[in-house]
Amino acid sequence: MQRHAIRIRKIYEILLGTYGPRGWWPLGDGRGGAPEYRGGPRTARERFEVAVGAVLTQNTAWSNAALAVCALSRRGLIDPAALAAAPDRLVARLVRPSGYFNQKARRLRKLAAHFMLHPEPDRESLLGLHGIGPETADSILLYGFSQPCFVVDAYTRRLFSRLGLLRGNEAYEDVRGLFERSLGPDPVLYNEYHALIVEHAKQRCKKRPLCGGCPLNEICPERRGGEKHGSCPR
DNA sequence: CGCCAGGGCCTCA
DNA sequence: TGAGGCCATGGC
Repeated sequence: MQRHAIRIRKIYEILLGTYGPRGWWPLGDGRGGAPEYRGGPRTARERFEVAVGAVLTQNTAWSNAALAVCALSRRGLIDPAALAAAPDRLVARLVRPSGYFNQKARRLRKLAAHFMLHPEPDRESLLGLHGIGPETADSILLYGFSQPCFVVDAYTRRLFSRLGLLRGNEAYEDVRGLFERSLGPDPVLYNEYHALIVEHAKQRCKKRPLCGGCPLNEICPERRGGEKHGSCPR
């Protein structure tokens, strides 16, 4: 729908004007230093670090995932061969702070084995791996490999449901298709847009939204007028 | 203390 | 295909 495409591009302009470029993805220094936002071209090591981070942050605060990335990095395990060869128990211990550590240890080792054979993985093969769903795959492809895959997460659904562009329960591929058709195949744009959605959802469009002074108020049907302690919608 | 966080898989209707 | 349970830590 063309109407949606125009709104989707407008929302991007507003968010970019409000928060500025985010420069995703957060990467460490390779020696276990704390990850910080770094855009631009990636080394092979950085691409793999993005993939590892994408698994570790599944349903988990990034601050927790970052602790696990650092622990793996200090052990030299941000490396497909080294990680694939490491014992599950060691990996599980290192990624403990990210939660779900037993599952994530297995998922990471499978992912590492896949990277050994396919240093530049395609979407279908990633989706075939146990523990790599559409959001994780798209994060890897977009933030690691600059592929034009729009990342749809819970924040995207929440924000755009409130904005009246989604119902919230659409299939992942349908939402992704909506954004990709609206924006055209532009990995730099997808990169910034998803990062801006996350920023906005964390700062304002939380589970319980802080609508006072929201930059999207003029175009949001769910804005809460006036607003002190949670006035009624509209 | 309860809630939440940049999901994905499995099961059961 | 959709809803519900499960996995688990750390910050607030």
